[in-house]
Amino acid sequence: MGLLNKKQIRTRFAPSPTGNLHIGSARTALFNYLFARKNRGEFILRIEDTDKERSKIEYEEDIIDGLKWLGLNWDSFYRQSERKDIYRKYLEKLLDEKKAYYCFCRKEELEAKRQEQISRGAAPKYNGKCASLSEDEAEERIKKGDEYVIRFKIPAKKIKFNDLIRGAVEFDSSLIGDMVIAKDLDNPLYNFTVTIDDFEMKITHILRGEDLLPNTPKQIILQEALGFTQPIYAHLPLILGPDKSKLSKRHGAESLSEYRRQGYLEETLVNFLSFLGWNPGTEKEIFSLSSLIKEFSIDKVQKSGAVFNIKRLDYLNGFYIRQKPLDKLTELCMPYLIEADLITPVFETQERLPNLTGIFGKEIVSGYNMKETGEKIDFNCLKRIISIYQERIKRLSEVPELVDFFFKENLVYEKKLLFWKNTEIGELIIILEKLKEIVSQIEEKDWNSKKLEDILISESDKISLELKNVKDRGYLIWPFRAAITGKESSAPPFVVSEILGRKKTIKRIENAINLIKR
RNA sequence: GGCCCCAUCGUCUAGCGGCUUAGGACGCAUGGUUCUCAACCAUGUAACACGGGUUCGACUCCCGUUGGGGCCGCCA
Repeated sequence: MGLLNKKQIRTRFAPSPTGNLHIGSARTALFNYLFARKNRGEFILRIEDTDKERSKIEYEEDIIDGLKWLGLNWDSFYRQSERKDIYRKYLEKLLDEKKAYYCFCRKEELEAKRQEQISRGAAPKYNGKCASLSEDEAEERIKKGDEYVIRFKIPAKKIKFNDLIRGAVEFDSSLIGDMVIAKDLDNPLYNFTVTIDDFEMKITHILRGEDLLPNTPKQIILQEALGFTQPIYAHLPLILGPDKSKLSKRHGAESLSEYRRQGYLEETLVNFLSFLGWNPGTEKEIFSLSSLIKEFSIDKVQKSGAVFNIKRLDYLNGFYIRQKPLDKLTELCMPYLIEADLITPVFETQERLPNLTGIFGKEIVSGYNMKETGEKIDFNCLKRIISIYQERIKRLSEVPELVDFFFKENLVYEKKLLFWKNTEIGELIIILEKLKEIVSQIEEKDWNSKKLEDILISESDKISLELKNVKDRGYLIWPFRAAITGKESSAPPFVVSEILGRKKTIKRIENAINLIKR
């Protein structure tokens, strides 16, 4: 069709590295990525680090890590701090053309004036005092060492543009005062650099948060003054906290890396974020990044803000955890078990010949030890543990508290945990002694969950009938599970016991008996 | 306060004038399964902010009211 004569679509994600990658920014990045990929266009990452005081390299790293983690690969990368010559060129042009001027007004005075205007109910606006300064005067004052900024003259007019999401939007520029576009020739400011870069980088579509809507007329006026073409705008609805205000720190976790640390999977975040303000218009709700590229459409984007619903995030994460191949899931859980001091990795240094990269040896994890007991535990065993908890995990960070009993020597729990319903203390002792006897009769070679289940289920019926004259497996199975896990809830005891092994199972039953008798 | 944006179940949303007793998902509740928790299955709960128009007919179009939000930096 018109594919050949159509302009190459190009989007950008332009974060400022003044904080970790915000969850809302991550969604903006995702939408820009999806829109570009859907249209076979390019996706650009541009770090807006013009604010030297607030920009930090670790924030830039966090942003980059986050995007990579989500799988949002960019085609080109820019850093505004490395493009000062370009901005300077345009700044001089505006100054030469008298579209911008030096302003020597004092910051404090301006601030006082602004406050006064706001309290009076007027639009806070610079009065253009320095616009009338002659070139000579300005030069003189600069030479004298007076502090200054560079302001852009805002012509009074109606600014109209068509937002892809919101439709026709109109602003009255006479309400905007002449804006500061640079602190000096080498320190340009946001609205200016954005305008220059979006033009220089041939950005065709600007997808950004709705909070930036009021900046759009300023950038359009700048474009007009510089003779730039106007990109197409699409202002995304905001992500809201439970109180419906813009999502921020006080609502809890706000950065992508925090969610990552808590053990949310990248698939979860991609799927979840894509549905905040967008939906495919069908009843399908599970989407991978690649299926989103196929389905994404900007006209399905919502106008109103979307509340960040953590319950739904948990649900999706549980879903994706259940989908994860066991090997991969187990690997993902290891850092959490290590951090919880349940296991320690055993390193093995692989000796290698010096190579061009200068790496002489590489440490690889060859296995794990249980921290408390010092016993070795192999990856397969860890896999089995994770496998029985796979359908119970909502967040990877909760894995340690779920499985810690596998790694401990002695379990600490309250006596009363062992009692099922109306079991009397004397009965419990009989039950536990019986349990020990039954379990001890199973030989090492027959030790598996199937065998344990068969025997214990049939015995449990007998015991409850004898003791309580009812058929209730809980009288035997509950104390069994409690004794070996030390927890109110857990995976089924038979498979737990199989993994634990005969020796530890019997030991833990004995410990339970001792605890009761004490 | 000024400017701008928005408005369907608690939440994310479908709906683009009649097909709708307003659909799905999360949540919540109940039941099933079950020693427990989870998972799974079934059922239920719950919404078109309000008032005017336009129209034979409005959740859907227009206007207003109300409510919510965003922005008002020599930050981005």
